[in-house]
Amino acid sequence: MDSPLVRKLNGFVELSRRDALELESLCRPSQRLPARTRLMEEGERPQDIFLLLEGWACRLKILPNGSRQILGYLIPGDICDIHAYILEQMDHAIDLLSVGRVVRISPERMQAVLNDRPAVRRAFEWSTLVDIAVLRQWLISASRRSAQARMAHFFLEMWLRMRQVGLTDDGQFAFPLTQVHLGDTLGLTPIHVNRTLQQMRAEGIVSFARKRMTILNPDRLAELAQFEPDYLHIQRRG
Amino acid sequence: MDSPLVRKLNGFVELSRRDALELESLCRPSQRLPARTRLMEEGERPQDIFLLLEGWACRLKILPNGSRQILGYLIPGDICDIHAYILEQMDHAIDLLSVGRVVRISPERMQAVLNDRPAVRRAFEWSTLVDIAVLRQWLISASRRSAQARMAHFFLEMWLRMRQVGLTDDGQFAFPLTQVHLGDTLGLTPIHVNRTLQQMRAEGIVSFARKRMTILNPDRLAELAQFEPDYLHIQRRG
DNA sequence: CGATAGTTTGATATCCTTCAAAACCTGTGG
DNA sequence: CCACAGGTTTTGAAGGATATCAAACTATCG
Repeated sequence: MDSPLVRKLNGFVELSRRDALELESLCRPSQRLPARTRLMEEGERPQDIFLLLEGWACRLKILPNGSRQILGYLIPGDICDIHAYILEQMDHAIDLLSVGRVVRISPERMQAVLNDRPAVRRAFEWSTLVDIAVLRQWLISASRRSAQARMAHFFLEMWLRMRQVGLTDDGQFAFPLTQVHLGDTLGLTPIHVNRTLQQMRAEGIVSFARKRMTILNPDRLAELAQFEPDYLHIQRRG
Repeated sequence: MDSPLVRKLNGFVELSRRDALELESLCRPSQRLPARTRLMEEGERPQDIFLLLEGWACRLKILPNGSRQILGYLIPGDICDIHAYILEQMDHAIDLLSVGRVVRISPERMQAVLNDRPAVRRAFEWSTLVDIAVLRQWLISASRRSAQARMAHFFLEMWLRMRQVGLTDDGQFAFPLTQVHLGDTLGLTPIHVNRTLQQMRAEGIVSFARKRMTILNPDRLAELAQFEPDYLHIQRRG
């Protein structure tokens, strides 16, 4: 039974048994944390590297005018900036959305693993590039796509990412966001989120309730979103 | 006379004479290219690492519906993804906007320098983090800021970045964009760009003509943009 | 079982887009 | 040096997507 970290990185680069073992050892000792835990404070100096093993977290920033922007989500297997400790301060916060399990890894420990295991280093570099590609897609969404398309794009992204780490059951997966969160990630008011969601439900494209998302019509969703899955750079192997 | 690369990285990390020399050597042999040269094609496998020494370039993507999104700008001293060669294909293109001067660096050569010079490695990692922070700010702009604020934020960003590499003359600097480019970077129609610019000109905040930008009232601009310059992580040194 | 967070509805306002066309540059060839 | 072509900027009018404001309704959790 692989950890989500191994699953994720293995989706990028072929890992040996040794690589996988080394990665598993990075996942201990883990710590269980309640929902809404702030993992990282804006302005704080990042010390350790956080690795998320269970639950969802989000990067978020409160703007001077009081509005909130969510800048990305972390799901199991995701790491909160492998190089963050280089900078003197975080320019955004990171919050757990649901109960979660987390490991803290010291930069030295991480460095040792990267030096020992070239494939692991490669996989992490790959993963960083994908994070950036995701951010670019979010920018495109915010700047060029309609509310429906944005939302569709986001749902598909999270579906594929959850699938990569083995956390989907067909079209279904845990999705611990409120409509307010959705608004803050897509740059829409919760009111408009609600109306857009209703349309999608009415057309039988997705259903989303009680913190679970079900993708009912992936093709229609991809069409709405103009979705080009290549940006996630997930390798289909075997 | 330092190259823009040394200037930029020196704004992040204190570099030794040896570090600087090594970086200067990366800047040769350079190649002069005409405006509108495509430096990198979408879908292409990235081979060498591009370093821009003169002129501006932009990352751009054409969406399935035909609209164009500019995803970022490269100015002298900027590098086009130090790790891009890891992926099999670019998910966006890179175009020169003006005449430019460019160096191509092989991944092996770059690797050698990074291994030899820890401070240089650190500076490049820092630089990558700043690129990501810039992208996050673009996302915030597109998703939460008004047309005026977006534009103001962008102008300030480019001003500070140009200043970091010594290419400003007070509030003035080269700015080789058309209003159409501005629209494609800010997610606005050129018509609205034009009207927003007129307001700013009328209020005496900026003036922009003949490929030169002049920041007339930086304080007002920062206020409009809700600008927090820390995200650029430029160190003010003695 | 009550309090609080989250969802839904309705009415109105606004920012930005779209469409259409004129005016203005900038550079190129005759 | 002028004329012309293409790209760029500017203007006007009208429409649409999303925001704002206000309030009811409904889950969820201690």
